[in-house]
Amino acid sequence: MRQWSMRITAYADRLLRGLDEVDWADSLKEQQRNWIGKSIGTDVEFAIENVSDKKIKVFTTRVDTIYGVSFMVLAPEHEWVSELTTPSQKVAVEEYVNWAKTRSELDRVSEVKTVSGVFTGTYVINPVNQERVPLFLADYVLAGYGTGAVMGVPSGDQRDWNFAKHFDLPIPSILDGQKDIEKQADPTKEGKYINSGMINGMGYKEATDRLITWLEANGIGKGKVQYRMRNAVFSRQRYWGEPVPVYFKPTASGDLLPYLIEESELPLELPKIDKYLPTETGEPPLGRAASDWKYKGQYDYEWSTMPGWAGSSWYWYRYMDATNSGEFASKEAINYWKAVDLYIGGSEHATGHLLYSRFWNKFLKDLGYVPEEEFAKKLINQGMIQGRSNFVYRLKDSAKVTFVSHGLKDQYDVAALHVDVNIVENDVLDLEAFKKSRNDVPSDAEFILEDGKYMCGWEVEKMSKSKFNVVNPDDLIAKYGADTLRVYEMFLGPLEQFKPWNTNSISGSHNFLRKVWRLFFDDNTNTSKLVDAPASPEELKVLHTAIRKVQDDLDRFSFNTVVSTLMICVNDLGALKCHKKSVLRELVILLSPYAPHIAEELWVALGEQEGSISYASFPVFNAAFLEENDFNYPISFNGKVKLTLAFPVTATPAEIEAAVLANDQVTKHLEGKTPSKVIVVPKRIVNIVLGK
RNA sequence: GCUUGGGUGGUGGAACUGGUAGACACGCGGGACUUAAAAUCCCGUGAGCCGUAACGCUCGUGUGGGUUCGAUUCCCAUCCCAAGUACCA
Repeated sequence: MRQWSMRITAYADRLLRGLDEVDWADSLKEQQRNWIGKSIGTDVEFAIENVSDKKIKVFTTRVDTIYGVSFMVLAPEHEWVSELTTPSQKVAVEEYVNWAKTRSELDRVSEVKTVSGVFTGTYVINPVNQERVPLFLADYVLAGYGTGAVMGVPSGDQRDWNFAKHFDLPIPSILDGQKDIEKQADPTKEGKYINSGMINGMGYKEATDRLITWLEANGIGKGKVQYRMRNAVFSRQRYWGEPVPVYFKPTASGDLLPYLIEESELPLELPKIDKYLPTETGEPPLGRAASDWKYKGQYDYEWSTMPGWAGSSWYWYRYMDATNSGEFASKEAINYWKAVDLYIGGSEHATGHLLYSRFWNKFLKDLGYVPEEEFAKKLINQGMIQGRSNFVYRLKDSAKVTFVSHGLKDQYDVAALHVDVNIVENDVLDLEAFKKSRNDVPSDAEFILEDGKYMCGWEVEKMSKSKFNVVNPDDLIAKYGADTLRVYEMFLGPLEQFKPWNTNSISGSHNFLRKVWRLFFDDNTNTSKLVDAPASPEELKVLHTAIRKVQDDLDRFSFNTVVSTLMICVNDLGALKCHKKSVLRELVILLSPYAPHIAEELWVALGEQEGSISYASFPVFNAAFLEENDFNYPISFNGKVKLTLAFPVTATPAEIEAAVLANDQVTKHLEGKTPSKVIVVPKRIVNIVLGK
């Protein structure tokens, strides 16, 4: 099938090197590195006995082991297989090739340990020592990678070793550093080469260089970099997508050649078609419009369309200048916005979207359209929310349908059943709702309770209907409000972490918002408690402690600790009975991203203009409000804190040491011993070191 | 197998570049208010030990070592869990 591809392989090395420049999750970078799969090695040609017009080329990353070759393997799909099979082996080889064809990719992968293969009857010649080496076929060699041929070095490679053992081939030792090669392969690079002709006595680096030089000088091989990554198909035959701006014009001899349409003729618009399905003859959906959809009314356009990543690889540039009808985005807009500062996305896109996007960006940069080498400086993978299933335990072999509470289930023979998490609160089952929820539970079903309650068991599983653990945010919103849900989601834990959706503690977030409300309004009368009085030093200290922490936490995307900081702030202001507008105004701004609705309402209560909180600037931190005269020093003995003592922040370490040693409580802990050393870290800690 | 994360109370999780482990929240226990409940507020809550008492003692961040005055944090080894990936020569 004729397909368009994008030559992403041309960017393989840049895509690999660029990973060192971006602030992305390590696991994601690693996935891209593996996908690109760079290996540095050597191509080597092996002559074939009795065949003069062909040589078999192998790719190896360990050319230094070439003296350890005791066989060679071709992929069963290799195009020379029939030609290189001797008449006596013909039947066996054909049988093997046919068998290998029936094996799916999955079979090959799942039977990694099984060794299979067949001898072709042919021998090849090792170019470094002219040794005859038997040529095999085996499906552990992949036709699509490298040259589809491998030199077998059993002493250094476990797969080769397994193969050699299976076919009783020699396992020559080539490095004095190799150990126990009778039991398993040893891929070490340590030690000096033995039984290795021109590299005997050398180390790894020297030997490799020597061999490559020699192979190149004799025209037998050369150093090479190999990538696992393939070019990416850029055509869709069965689906609808952006049209490819190409038409086909016949040459004099009648061959169709593709031409790009002129830039001035862009955009090429998709035609109307009757159905979004392939044609009866199997052409792509665009083939349905073929009779009237032609370039200049006479030449067929390309009928396959672009894939999804045609658009997903660069869409953020369009966002920078979405109404521009002349170009994808103006130079000014792109130079202003540059790269994406923070991209939040799932790790499942590691080797698709996120790799293609990097590739497109490099290409666009090479053409001079965009200024940055990488499209997203920082990338965070958000964690996935998993389901938390609840279980009930039904007695087996009971005359009456009976369920036993989780804590008592081990005393009975029970079967665990999923129960709808929506009728369970804090693992306590709503019995009435449970009886109604299932028709296999009769109304006289019995329940063996603990402390008057039926406790359910629980497990973390993928969220799914069949597991009855799907929670609908609408129910929570109806019960607690959207702000509570939002605060709770942020409070749950770090952004990147995978975690079960557990609403057991959502009431804490709800309480928090109620507490915020009570700083503004009387709970009973709902009248305003706000006052205009100037803030006290304590109140300013509480507020600015929060401002600083929220700011720091935001820089780290640590939203859960932002919420807890706001909780502390609200608790402290509540204790101070602070209802002052100047203080609460700043607090509401800090809160607004997490609880936008209530924040907006409180903002208006403060006398601000409705709808303007999103434009309010972030509170300015003022360190002056946090200044303390004293610091409370933890006093530790051999690293264990025993008491705290306050000293002025201006006190010198020597003064502190003297005061600490003169202190009664300290003397008591010393029990008459003399400290061998006293460590004073200003505004941190004092540690008194006692000898044994 | 390999790669990348991660193991901290009953639970979710805090702890910035090594400096009072367990912030905040849930849950649990006790109390106040109430005819009662809801709501709210207060106190307690890592484990063990001891006491008439003190700001009491011991242990404690998967396990075993190490570095350090001091380690959840750094180093070495090891076990377990999760995710991704895999005959790539």
